[in-house]
Amino acid sequence: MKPTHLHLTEDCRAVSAVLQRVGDKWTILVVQRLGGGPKRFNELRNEVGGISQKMLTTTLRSLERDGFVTRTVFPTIPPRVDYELTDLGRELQVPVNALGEWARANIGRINAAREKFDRSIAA
Amino acid sequence: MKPTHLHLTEDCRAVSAVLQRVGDKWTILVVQRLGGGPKRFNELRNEVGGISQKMLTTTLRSLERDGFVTRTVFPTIPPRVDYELTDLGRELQVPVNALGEWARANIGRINAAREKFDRSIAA
DNA sequence: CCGCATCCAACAGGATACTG
DNA sequence: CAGTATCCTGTTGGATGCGG
Repeated sequence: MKPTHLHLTEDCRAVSAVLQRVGDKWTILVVQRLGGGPKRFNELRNEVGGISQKMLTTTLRSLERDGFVTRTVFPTIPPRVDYELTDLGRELQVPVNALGEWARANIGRINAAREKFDRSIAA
Repeated sequence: MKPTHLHLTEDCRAVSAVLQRVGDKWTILVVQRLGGGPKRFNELRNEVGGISQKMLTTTLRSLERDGFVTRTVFPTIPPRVDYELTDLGRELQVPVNALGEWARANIGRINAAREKFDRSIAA
């Protein structure tokens, strides 16, 4: 048995899978907006901005399937649908926010590296 | 000025961008393998497993461009190229590993939610 | 050994039109 | 209002062959 602080390939695939899951174009933006409490479909649509109806539907369905959000339909006319983070969804925000914090703190270093790299390519 | 613990849309785009960056198919697997020290191209290729030559090249180039890895060419015959994490790359591992730890701990809950969702769809 | 170039299949995601 | 259905595009990524 290996020491438990070393998580090797078996686990690493799961990590990669989750990162790909939350790494798609809209997931994080939607989850972040839902952090402030339940929201309706078009409310999300407006707040996220730039997302198509199709992609918001798709993103929310995936989040629901993975147990990150709940979908509540109010059978009124016109219909009203609320989306809300589950416990699992709120717990996901913790490590995601940590990564976000790191991104905020280091985006300058990344951009500097890119510019340097691109300049050395042009030469 | 908003309180600093609330990072709103401006920042959230950057977060999303970084997540998409590390959320591609191979990046995390490659970075994880490089965590153990410098590695040669085919060494990485074998250890990661299942990655095509093209994608390993592409992934490594992107990592290099973003300042996460260095590329060192030894002008021998046959040629030898070492890839190694930079400080930035090693720092990136911290929040990524935290997310990985979360993924490991919660993959069961996610899978359970998926099965439940899929069963309720079939009905 | 390392990597580039090319071709190609699969998929993500946007635009638009229609429905309860 | 909250979707579904269809079409169309760009991108991702695998397979293969060549080159230094």
